[in-house]
Amino acid sequence: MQDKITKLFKAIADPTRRDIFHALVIATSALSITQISSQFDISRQGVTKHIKTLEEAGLVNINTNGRERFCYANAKPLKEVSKWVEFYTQFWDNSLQNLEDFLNNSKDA
Amino acid sequence: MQDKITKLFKAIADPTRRDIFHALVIATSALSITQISSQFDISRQGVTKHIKTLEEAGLVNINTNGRERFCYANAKPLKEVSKWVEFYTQFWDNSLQNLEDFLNNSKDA
DNA sequence: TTTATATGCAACTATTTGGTTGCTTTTAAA
DNA sequence: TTTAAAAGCAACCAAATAGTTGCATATAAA
Repeated sequence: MQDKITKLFKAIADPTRRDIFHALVIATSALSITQISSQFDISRQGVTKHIKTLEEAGLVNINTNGRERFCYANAKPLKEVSKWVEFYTQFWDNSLQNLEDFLNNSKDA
Repeated sequence: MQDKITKLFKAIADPTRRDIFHALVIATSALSITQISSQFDISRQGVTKHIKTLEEAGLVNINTNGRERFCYANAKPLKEVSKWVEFYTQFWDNSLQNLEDFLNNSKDA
């Protein structure tokens, strides 16, 4: 399909998926698919699909117990996102902003 | 369409767009659409579309000069991504991992 | 002023995405 | 052992996405 980091970025790009992930993170125990579904307006199958995407991104792990599948969040892969962003933090306030200023000034001149 | 943060996440979810953004960040000057296109295998129109997405996410600003549109990166909006990730860093090594261990242990018992 | 360059706009296409419903299978509970 | 619950699988659908091509327009250069 696509590389790991893109899977990860795509997983967190969907707002519903971010909400599901968040619900799992703050949950005091692992939640079954049905339990997760009860918290959202979409169907159980819809949740299943999102869970699969999150699982493939490494953000959710599943522990099967009988007929139930207990899902719990794993935030570790977000380190990759953090690392990606970190590279660009050095550009938050410096040269590129200066370039912007430079161009704006040359317009006025 | 969708909320600001989702636009931002979606903007960086596409690998080509991340590449374009990166190229703009490390460029020593603003680049025209044509200049950007020359660095990528997709058509100029394809680049234009990506630039528009990046612009709407606030990651690219454009300075029009005559018939040319000079694009430059603005990394600042990534602060929002950083903030989003930061909340979950507290879960990188603690309780959720413990839950995983707990469940694995109860399987063995 | 003619010509060439930079870009925009619009239509089209294939694939992916986010969602649905229906049915089956597995497992637990009456 | 019958019944109910949890989930998977598959097909389907509409909308969004990532890309294309063709043509028009604006601007700079000969």
